[in-house]
Amino acid sequence: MEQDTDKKSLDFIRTIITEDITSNKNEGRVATRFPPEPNGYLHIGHAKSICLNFGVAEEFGGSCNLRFDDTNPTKEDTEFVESIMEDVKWLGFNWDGLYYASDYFQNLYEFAVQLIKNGKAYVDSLSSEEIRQYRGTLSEPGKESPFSNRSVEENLELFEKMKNGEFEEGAYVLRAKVDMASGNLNMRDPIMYRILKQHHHRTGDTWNIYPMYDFAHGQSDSIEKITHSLCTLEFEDHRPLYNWFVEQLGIYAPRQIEFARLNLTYTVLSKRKLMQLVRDNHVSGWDDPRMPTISGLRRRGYTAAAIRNFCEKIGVTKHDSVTEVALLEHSLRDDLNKTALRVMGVLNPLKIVITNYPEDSSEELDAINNPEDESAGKRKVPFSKELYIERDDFMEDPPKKFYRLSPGREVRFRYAYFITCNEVIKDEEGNVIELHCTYDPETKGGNSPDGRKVKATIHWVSAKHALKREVKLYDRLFTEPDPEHNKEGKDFIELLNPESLKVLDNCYLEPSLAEAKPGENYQFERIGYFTVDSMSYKNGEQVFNRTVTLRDAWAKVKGR
RNA sequence: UGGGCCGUCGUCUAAUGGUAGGACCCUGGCCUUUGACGCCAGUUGUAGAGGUUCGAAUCCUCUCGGCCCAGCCA
Repeated sequence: MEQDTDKKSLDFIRTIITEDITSNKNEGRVATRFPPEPNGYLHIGHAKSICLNFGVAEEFGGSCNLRFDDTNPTKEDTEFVESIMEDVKWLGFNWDGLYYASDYFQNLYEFAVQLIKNGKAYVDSLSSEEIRQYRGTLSEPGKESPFSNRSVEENLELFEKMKNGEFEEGAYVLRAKVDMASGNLNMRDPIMYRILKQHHHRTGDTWNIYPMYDFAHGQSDSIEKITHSLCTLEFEDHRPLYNWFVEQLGIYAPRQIEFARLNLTYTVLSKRKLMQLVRDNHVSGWDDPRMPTISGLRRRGYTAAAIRNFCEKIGVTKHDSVTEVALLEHSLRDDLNKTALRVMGVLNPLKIVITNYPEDSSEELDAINNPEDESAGKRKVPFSKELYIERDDFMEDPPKKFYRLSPGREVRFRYAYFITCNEVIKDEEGNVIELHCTYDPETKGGNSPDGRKVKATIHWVSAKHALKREVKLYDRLFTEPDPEHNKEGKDFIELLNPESLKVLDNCYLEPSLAEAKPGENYQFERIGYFTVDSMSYKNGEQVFNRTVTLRDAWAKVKGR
């Protein structure tokens, strides 16, 4: 037994926060925020950030805001803010404050005026092309704009007119006066405001100018008195600029700490690429069960607990990494194994006739709902003369390692009887279409009074009691682990897995599933975990999504 | 070759000057009314070279490799 309870190691961010609390920085206060732009749906990468920000707040007795960074009205939409709020809540987190960067547009405007008055910002008349040229390159310094020395009065007047909509988009821009020779391109007089005569999802047509993210983000954090601004690595270069703004403005200074974003094998996690998959109909939508979005994973049958546990397992560091999906799937199975109710369902049916079972008769057998959770109780499963089993559970001429049903062999039908295969019925083409078997009435429930053993236990459903349903099997969306950087240099769209979705329309499920609903997880024994699709119903009946397969040792043996 | 950041098993991560540990994956085996779960065992790692030190993944130097930045995107 581990005696020391304080042995568990903290990630580098929690270590810093612990030190800050110890030194009484911010009077020991901890405040974080999750700051998405509402221009797409949240994905598993965002879940990492959500778990970090909300998790840290919880652990240190702090607060965590949800703030929408909605500074670009051309890309943002209320559809996305709604889905984001739903996803955060579904993951199990409650924000303290709900804010929008657009709440601060007036403050930001005043900050800009303040910088102009202090000679730290100017209105530039250069075109975007000229600005790009003046910026210099990675190895050569930029040069100052010919407009960078306008008088404060002129800058104020021009900026006022920009605000009032007196200029066309692109005509002017407000820039911070920092250092055109800086090695950090973000410091080469970054643009603070651009003219955008666009309708904003929250402020409507109030504004003709909108702040750039770089001029909004740091100050928004400052306004909210965020103590630890956690963001991803690519913003490391922006930190000096945020600090510069905060210092020039003389406002509260949050501390930004950057961590590596999540990458996952066999998928893409960039909003732009996910957007493309949706827009070009490579998937059915943001919530397509193959998508790595929170809504897609949810529809697929993932649980919030599984995602949270996954985020805990992957940790938080500063090095770029690519996590194997296997770890995500492990977290999923780990949760589902403990919670999912067991049922029997046959995906590829093979008919069985129990020749010595009475005609027109049936009986109900006891089945355990979840061997991992006794409180889940038991249910009844009907048994009768005609049944279905999985085609894969029968082989006419089995290899040595195959120990399921085959001619002359006896196996156990789970919770039912020992069954022996006597006769194989085929069609004209030689396909096996039916099996004639006998059952041993003495083995009811699955145990033999004489103590004889069988090597295999297989699942089954009673033909006349079964629910016939459509089942969708999902596989990885891409054929390569890193679709964005493949050796042939192909576009990621070319790497889409043509077999990522298989629809099975001839599946037979045990009748207890009649009441199954979306959001409930079931284990089809020996096959995998399934849930009811929340969107598609076939003829008013449920469609089942396969969430993830069970681990399958036989598949490995067979594959050799 | 301007600036910033990063290199620990195949993958994700611990170890913060004192036995390189865990998880996933993989491989054996045990168990089993799910070829699941569980249990046991095993393979594999400090990018490299110097230096400091009784002792280096950790500190120093150099080398090599990787990622990010030249949007009026975030």
